[in-house]
Amino acid sequence: MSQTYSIRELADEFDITTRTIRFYEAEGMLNPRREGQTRIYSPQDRVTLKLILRGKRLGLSLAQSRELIDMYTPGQTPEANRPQLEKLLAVIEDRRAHLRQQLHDIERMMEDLDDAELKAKEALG
Amino acid sequence: MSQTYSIRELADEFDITTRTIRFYEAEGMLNPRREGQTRIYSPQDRVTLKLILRGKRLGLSLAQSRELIDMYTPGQTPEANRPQLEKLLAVIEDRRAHLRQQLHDIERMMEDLDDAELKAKEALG
DNA sequence: TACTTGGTTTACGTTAACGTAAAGGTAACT
DNA sequence: AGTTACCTTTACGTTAACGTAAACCAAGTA
Repeated sequence: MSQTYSIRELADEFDITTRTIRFYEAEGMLNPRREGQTRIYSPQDRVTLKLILRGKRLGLSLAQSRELIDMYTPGQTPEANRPQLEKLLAVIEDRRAHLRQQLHDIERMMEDLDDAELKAKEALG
Repeated sequence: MSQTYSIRELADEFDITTRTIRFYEAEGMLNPRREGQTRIYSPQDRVTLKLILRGKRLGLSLAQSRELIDMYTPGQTPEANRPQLEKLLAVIEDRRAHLRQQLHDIERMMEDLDDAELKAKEALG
């Protein structure tokens, strides 16, 4: 039916170790089904892993990534109560502010790199 | 003459602890002059600190920030030899690739946040 | 049947980037 | 003189995110 993945396939695809994947599971971020002892990952598991790694590239801790991932998955949004949702909106805005800051930092650093590159090339003649 | 800063002024300005600033010095990233025992920071020191913190926001390690900072400061660029400069250009390109990846990650995450926000607001009615 | 190739659990080790005392110096109020 | 507010050094502690090793199963292969 649906595509599945072994732990090694995912590790190879994302260039991480199997240890890392098991670690994320131990932290409650992944819940692959089992075939005997062996872990079998679903496409959804794969997406979750992708989100974790994206968060990591942006400097998020696992706890922060978990917050975001819980956010993305609708869960019981309809039954979610007001304070929950408002806290969520606050978290979203906070994250957005961080991203804006990073964006700005990237722009500045890109400029610096342009500069450094230019000087290096000049020096090379 | 030139503006100077106490360790506390810098700590307050950048919202870090004095411990952090001393730590960066111990790592060889800062070299404030001394007045007796007391550290006196120059505008250049302040810039360096700023660069470190920017790197940190982008998820760089101190070692990586040091590489970049060494890069920005012309140093003896004229006398720098060819392999040095070419390694430098490689580092620059590597950094640039990372930044591009982060940029992309930010865009995707922003989209996700838009999405999550929308759903939350809908749920709030 | 022995071996290789994958998977598993358990558990201690490691590194970066500081935190957190402890113990002390100096200058300025009160 | 005592206290407050800075600064200093030295040194052990802490946390996240895995690394690494040991010891083990299960399936396929030479």
